[in-house]
Amino acid sequence: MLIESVATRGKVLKAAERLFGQHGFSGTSLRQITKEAGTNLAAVNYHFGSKEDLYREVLLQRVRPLNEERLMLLTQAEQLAGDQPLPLRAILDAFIRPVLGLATDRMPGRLAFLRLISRDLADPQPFLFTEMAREFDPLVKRYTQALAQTLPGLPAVDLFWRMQFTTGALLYAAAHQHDFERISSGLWQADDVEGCVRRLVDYCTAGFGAPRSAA
Amino acid sequence: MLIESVATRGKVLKAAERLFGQHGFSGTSLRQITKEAGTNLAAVNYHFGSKEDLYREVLLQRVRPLNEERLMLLTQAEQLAGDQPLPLRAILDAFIRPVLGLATDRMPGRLAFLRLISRDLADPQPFLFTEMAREFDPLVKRYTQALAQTLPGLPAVDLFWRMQFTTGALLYAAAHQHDFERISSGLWQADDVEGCVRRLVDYCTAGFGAPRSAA
DNA sequence: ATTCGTTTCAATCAATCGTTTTAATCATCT
DNA sequence: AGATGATTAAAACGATTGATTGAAACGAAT
Repeated sequence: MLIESVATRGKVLKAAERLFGQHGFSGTSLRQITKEAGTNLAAVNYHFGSKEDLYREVLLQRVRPLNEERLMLLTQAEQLAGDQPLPLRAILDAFIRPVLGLATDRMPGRLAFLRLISRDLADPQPFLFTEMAREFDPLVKRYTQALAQTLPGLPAVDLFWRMQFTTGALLYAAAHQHDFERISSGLWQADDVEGCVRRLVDYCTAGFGAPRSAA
Repeated sequence: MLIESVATRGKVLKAAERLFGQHGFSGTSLRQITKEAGTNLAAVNYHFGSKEDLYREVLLQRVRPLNEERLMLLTQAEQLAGDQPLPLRAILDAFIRPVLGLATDRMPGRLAFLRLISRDLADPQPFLFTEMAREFDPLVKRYTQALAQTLPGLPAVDLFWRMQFTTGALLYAAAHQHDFERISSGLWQADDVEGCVRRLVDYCTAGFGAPRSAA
């Protein structure tokens, strides 16, 4: 049939995103997921094939549009700059904003996804590793190129490391945004996403522009 | 008896550290651990009580001396500075070096631990959360205080966020050090720990000292 | 040599896991 | 209404999980 029931499939995806994000791949059972989704256990294998396929679907469904947006913002910034080199801050803003911006939407599932993607990078599932690497490859290539043009004096190895540091800071901030509201003793509120983006961009821009100290 | 067999207990700890680091808490079975350790399944419950107790032991055994060293280095730096405020770079070096320095020792178990601690912060086991928080509390307090003295103009909320960014960059770098050797296309070698420390300290020092941009 | 507490081992427990099977239910079209 | 294919539901599969048991093996002291 052309018409396929998108209802239960969506409910399973939503529950899976939340539970995978909270307890990880092996820490979440299909029975938990289908129970929370209000469907039958067999729905997972019917709609997705297997537990691994469900996990893959949950991740890629979010990662693909997210990275597309990050590439699109970089392209926009390049067009805006014309033939001049991009300002460092503009590059990092395009890199960071879409990730943290996920939290602006009030949809709770997206917050679960931030935990999930952070967890999966700290704990890559082997069956998904190559697929995820392929998904992130164009992003890394384009941003590396843009940063190298803006920072022509920076050795390649330092550029490499600073991208890793930025990624780490970004993922950690994204995954723990909500815990921070609780442990910052009232200093910060979770709905201030713009403040979070600005602070991280400030930090990373300075970090990327740091002088290279003597060895 | 005063004499207790430390042999099997140690072998179990070592295998558990490696496997928990690679596959996580729920992704690792006691049978995998005891098989790799070359002992019997019942050894875990005999020596540690339960799977959760084993996990707790693996983590705390490493975290405690690690954080003690980080506090000790901060104290040393303070004594060296006398009554003058600490240089920002000295604070961050003391914060970062012991963590990345774990990789200098060629013991493979320590590399497994870096993955493990990074994973546990991305995926805190509920039964261990309060204990881990208590373990990190004095560290956070002392370093927050030192940083506030060195950066008197920085608002508390910005100081808070920059500590989180630094933590994220540090953990990500520590956990992926060895993958980086493979994906950096020859730019970096895993035994260059000093280069890694220097680069991260450069980056974070500049990040902490960044001007606060307009909102 | 014998006793005693410590440690190891194989065997087994109930519970839960992902997956599959089979039947019932639903929506849609002739 | 009846037929057809898509979807849901209940039940069961074998495998694996953490934990426990009781007996065997060990080392040290008498």
